[in-house]
Amino acid sequence: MSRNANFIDKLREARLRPTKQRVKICELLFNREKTFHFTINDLVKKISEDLNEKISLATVYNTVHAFVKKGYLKEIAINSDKSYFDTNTSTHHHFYDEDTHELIDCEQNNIDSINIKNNITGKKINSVEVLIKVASDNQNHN
Amino acid sequence: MSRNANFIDKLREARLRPTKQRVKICELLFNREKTFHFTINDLVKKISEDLNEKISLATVYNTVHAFVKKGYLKEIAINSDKSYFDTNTSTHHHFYDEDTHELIDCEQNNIDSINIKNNITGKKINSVEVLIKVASDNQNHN
DNA sequence: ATTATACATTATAATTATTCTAAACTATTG
DNA sequence: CAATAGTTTAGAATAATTATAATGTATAAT
Repeated sequence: MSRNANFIDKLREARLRPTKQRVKICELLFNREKTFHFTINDLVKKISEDLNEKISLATVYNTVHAFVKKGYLKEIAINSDKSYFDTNTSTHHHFYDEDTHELIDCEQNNIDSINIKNNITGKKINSVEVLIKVASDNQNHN
Repeated sequence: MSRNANFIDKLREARLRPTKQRVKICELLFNREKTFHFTINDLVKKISEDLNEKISLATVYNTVHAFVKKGYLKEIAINSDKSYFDTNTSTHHHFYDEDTHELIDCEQNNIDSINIKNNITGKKINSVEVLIKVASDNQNHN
């Protein structure tokens, strides 16, 4: 119960009503050590498997988007037909496994700091992120 | 006609039959000085406006994908709701203007070469691309 | 040239991801 | 504990993309 209380506070701080669906999703997403990368579909599956509950698809979309807006989740752009989300909201890089369609964090210190020599005039840089696409070594790419 | 002949050769080299639809799309995409960033929808619109012709949507998808496969176009990851394509197929990076939602090429020599210290074991790196998100200096980000 | 064949194009249907809608529900406030 | 403002829900709607199957066309073999 104390863990849930934390999530309730977390939601309240972001002026999100701690509904039971939101708290459940928080439990799934934030009660973990390692970063979690997921699509909406992954999350829906996880809800029905791990929690043995049903949260409507529309609610999952709404909740995830609300969390992105409040900075609890980060959306990641991959060349794909789906949106990926990340529980690691810090600026960091990614490996994308083209075989398994899996996203893996690439810690910032795994790449030397990136220096952009010429920026667009009049604009400030908000983020610099690297996407490294990898595939099995013996893959046949024609 | 000599320009079209070039495209016919270009297509033949890639073992793509130079059908009239493919040649038309080549004309639109590759008869230009500057890099062209587009979505399928942009291209379909351009075909009907610029050429006053109709190429079926399925053909536009097939053709663009064939061009990506043969290295005439490059797919870029920005938004996950649509696929963006780029006539600049060289390894290069992108600025994404968060105010205007515009994509701007960032040439490779604008960033020092990126060294990934530890790669995923058993995988080979297919591409390394940087996305630099920029916004107006006096923008209000909440 | 003509024909046969393999590949392309097309309209349309199907699929997939996501958003919208409007009614029922629930957390908060008074 | 009622009022109300925000939330959830199922299902419909929309948007992007892919599949299908019939028709058309470029190429290679006659």
